[in-house]
Amino acid sequence: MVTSAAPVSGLPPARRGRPRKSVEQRDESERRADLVRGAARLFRTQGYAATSTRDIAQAAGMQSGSPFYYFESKSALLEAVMQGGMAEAARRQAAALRALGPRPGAQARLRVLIRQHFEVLVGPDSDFIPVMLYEWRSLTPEQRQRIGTQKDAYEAVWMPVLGSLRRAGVLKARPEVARLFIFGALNWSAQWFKPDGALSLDALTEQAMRLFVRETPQRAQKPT
Amino acid sequence: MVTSAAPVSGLPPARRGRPRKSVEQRDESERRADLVRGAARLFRTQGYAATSTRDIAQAAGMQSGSPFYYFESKSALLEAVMQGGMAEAARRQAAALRALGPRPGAQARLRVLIRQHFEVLVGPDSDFIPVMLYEWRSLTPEQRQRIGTQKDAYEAVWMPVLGSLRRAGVLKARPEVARLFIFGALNWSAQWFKPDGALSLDALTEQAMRLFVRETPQRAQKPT
DNA sequence: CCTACCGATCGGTAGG
DNA sequence: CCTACCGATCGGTAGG
Repeated sequence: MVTSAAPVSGLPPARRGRPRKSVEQRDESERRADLVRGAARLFRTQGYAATSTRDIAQAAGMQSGSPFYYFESKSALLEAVMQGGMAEAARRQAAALRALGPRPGAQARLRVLIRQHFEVLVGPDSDFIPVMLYEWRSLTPEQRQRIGTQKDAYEAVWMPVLGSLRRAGVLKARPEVARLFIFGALNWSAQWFKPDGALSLDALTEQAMRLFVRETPQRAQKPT
Repeated sequence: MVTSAAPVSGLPPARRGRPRKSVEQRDESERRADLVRGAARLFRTQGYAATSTRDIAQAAGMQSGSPFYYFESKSALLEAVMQGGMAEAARRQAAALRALGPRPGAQARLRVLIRQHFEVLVGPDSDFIPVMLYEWRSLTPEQRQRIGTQKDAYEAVWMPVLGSLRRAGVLKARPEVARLFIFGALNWSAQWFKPDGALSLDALTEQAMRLFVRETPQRAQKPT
């Protein structure tokens, strides 16, 4: 149990924003973050079951028993990887949509969602979400429910966009099924994408848009 | 090493077709098949690393050491699962295309390829290919190369179909990228498809076709 | 195929 | 955080 380090003597002066963390607390939470980062990488490359807590300790420069000072079990570390990854993904998703400015079109919103999703799948520091995608079965039922809530919220953002495209006639599949297919298509890129390959994330986004979405039908069509 | 049981005494009379297998050989290859089938199921549901050879032995009704009479290692069992799955998938893919009859259109061919792929992903007896898709990293480099050859051949069948659709103007992404996205979309269904759910494989195939392929452009277009 | 077994490794903990 | 350790489990094998 981590207890919060409230100051013992008197009340602190009123302060804006989050309370300052003590040095020990910052160090401790950074060592925690080191463990989560290292675990994410190992879980992604070797799989959860094939990664030992000793591997994780070594990656963080610790002795074999030390990860258990920060996490009560290997399983809790897995959940921390996924929970952190989803929180970050949701944050970036919201920021990307916000950056679109007022009244963006549905196509622009979908493009941004796709582009941002590629980013968390195969961009820099992209171990967390793939671990969530490919180690779901390694979670306990309780963990699955907790992470599932975050995952559902992330996916729900796509639905109004897909519904709008459907009504505009440029998406021909049912939105719920389209969402599953589109997520599959994108998620799979974690398996084959090579950052130093010929395809940039922009190019990939463009190809995905062309595959899934039809051009907006022209009002006035020039005769051939 | 399994030695082939050639008859010791004299030459057998000339026979058509494959040589008869002795009873022992049939029994032995069926026990082998039992192990592969059980391993496929366990690898799919729990993952390779999280499945013990004792689990596999038990599923086949054997004692803990007995799988090693049939397979030299746990790893060889994994390869057998994937190799058998790919061989069967390729056989069914070829049969499905053959059943289309002479000069089928590209759309008809794609539909059949998608439908057949769904079948091996989520249809009955569908543990083998998902294991291949999700346990690739558990293979040794040598195994990866061997299974990779089968996988490449299976995927190559899709390329002329996608190329043809592209030339017809009903597929707007580059065929090689489209293949990756489409495989991803379909493969992902292994994660969410429920056989007793609302969606049949036919309905799913239809939705996939609508998502990926545009209607054939009309020659004579009625004015709006 | 079974029995009996081996050496290695694993997640986790007590005590400091 | 480290040291030292435990019980359980694992892949695999010898000998029949």
